[in-house]
Amino acid sequence: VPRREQGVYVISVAAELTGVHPQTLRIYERKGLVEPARTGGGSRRYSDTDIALLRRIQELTNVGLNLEGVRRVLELEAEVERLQREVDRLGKESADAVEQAHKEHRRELVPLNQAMVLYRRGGNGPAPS
Amino acid sequence: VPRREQGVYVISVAAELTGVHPQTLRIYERKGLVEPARTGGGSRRYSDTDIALLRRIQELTNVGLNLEGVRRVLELEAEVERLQREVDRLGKESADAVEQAHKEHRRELVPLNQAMVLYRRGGNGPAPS
DNA sequence: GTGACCTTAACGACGCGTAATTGTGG
DNA sequence: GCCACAATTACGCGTCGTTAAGGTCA
Repeated sequence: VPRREQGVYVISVAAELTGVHPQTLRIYERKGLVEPARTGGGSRRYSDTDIALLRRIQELTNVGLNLEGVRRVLELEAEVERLQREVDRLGKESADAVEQAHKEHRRELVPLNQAMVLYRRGGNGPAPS
Repeated sequence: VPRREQGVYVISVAAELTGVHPQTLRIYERKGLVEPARTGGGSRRYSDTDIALLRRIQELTNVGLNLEGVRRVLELEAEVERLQREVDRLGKESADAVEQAHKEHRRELVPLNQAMVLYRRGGNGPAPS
């Protein structure tokens, strides 16, 4: 079980790691961009994935996006990633499906000349390697 | 040849059609979000596709995006659309490829028992329908 | 010559980040 | 009891949309 998802950084450390002001981190949470875990006492605990997300947010704001834009861009980037995986999967699947079709035929059929040889020899089963 | 790409609307009409202030349209052009055609005299001419784009920009700014965010979102939406087409294409292609593989085998191979019959008859070509 | 277009400049409103304040938990 | 975190408020700066002013084409 990886511990990466567990919140380990308090807000001041998260601020250091990402170069974002602690107060700004609270704003990001209020706007729903990040959702760090909370301790029983109510303190925020940022996980490594939270840190990575915050760094991405930082990149986007640094090139001039506002927070609403950041939200939409993150959503769309996730969509792009999902579709890219789908394309990769379908690419392999297509090749595999063709291969599978060939194999089926190889199991059930034999070339005519080979069949004739088998027949002449009295062979009855089409058992090629 | 469709005329949709030809610029037909002057800036005041484009402003009416999109609900965007003429001066704002000039800002959008300066920021590279739209590139309407120009007449010899230097006047802008907006095409129907320009109008559609402006309406999309309007939607995005109305939900709170700034212009840099609009630019990135439009890019990502184009990317999503491209990938979606790719997924559709690969889906069909996969099925077609399997079909093609089957057909190839049907042309080159014959079932063993049918081959024997052909051989007995003195047939030489494997020409099943 | 009038009106619509062009450009640049100025104004007002809003969003974002930071700092200040007060309260609370470890 | 001290230091860090939590929440709210206030301030400064930049962006965006609109308006204003002056010049040009039809």
